[in-house]
Amino acid sequence: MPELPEVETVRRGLTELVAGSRIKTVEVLYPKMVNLPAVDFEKALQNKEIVKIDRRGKYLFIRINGGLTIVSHLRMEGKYDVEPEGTPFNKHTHIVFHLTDGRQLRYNDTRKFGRMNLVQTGQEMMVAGLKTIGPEPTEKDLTLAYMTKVFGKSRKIIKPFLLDQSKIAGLGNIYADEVLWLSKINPKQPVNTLSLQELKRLRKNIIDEIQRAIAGHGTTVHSYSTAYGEAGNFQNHLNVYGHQGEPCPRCGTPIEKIKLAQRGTHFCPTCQVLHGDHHE
DNA sequence: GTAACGGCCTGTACGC
DNA sequence: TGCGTACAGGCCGTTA
Repeated sequence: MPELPEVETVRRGLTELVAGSRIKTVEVLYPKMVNLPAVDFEKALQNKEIVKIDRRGKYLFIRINGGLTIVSHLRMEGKYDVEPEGTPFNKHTHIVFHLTDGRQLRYNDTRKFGRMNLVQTGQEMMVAGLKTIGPEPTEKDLTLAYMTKVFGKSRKIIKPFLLDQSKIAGLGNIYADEVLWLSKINPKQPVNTLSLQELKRLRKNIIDEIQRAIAGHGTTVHSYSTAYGEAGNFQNHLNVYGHQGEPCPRCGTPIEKIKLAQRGTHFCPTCQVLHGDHHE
């Protein structure tokens, strides 16, 4: 499931592969995937150039000359592939960009959860989800001042809070579990009971873990792969996600898996102990 | 304003 | 073997 590091890896891959390429025609095979009538989407992009690819949180902004932007969200299993014209479509190919150089940029998505919104450049932040998106998990944007303010006033528990893109952009189910384990925070801990020390630790671990995962080209689980068709390798660095029943790398206690807010949640019951309110 | 939940999808794992 | 069912999960829209 692509989270920020995987989406960033895709962004870099697409930049290398198709930035500067010209679109001859577009085929929308699954109309529900786009925000416009399929014909309008196809016509608007005909004979346009892919200028560059930006990213915000888990959203890709594919910049098209003439003032257009495709806002692309991969959701669970979306991925881009570049293939020579004539190669048979994958069973889950839903959108095809025929390029003038004889290649095709294809969007494949097993579960059809992904979406593409074609908007005027400058209007991309009006797309649902981007209107309320939180800060990027970086040293510069995710300040401690922001965290103490926003975390201090929520009574939600921390795990689903971290998945809320309006609080922090880019974390998904895998990295949420990983950063809580790294920070020794119980996934059920109410957000407004986190101590200043815990917030500092959590902030540092979020920023560092995302950077490490980007450096490792993302995590490969299920069908995710980069635009190069290569697998990321960060899954080898996961400590708790998917490791239920295995010993905690820190203390040896078996990792538990529970369900919180409909999401599978992995944690160490010894290292990540629920505690009371600190009242700082 | 915030929080909770159903729905969107299909492949995989499991029980009988 | 084959069938049915539960489950995986990011995000939106709706409801409380």
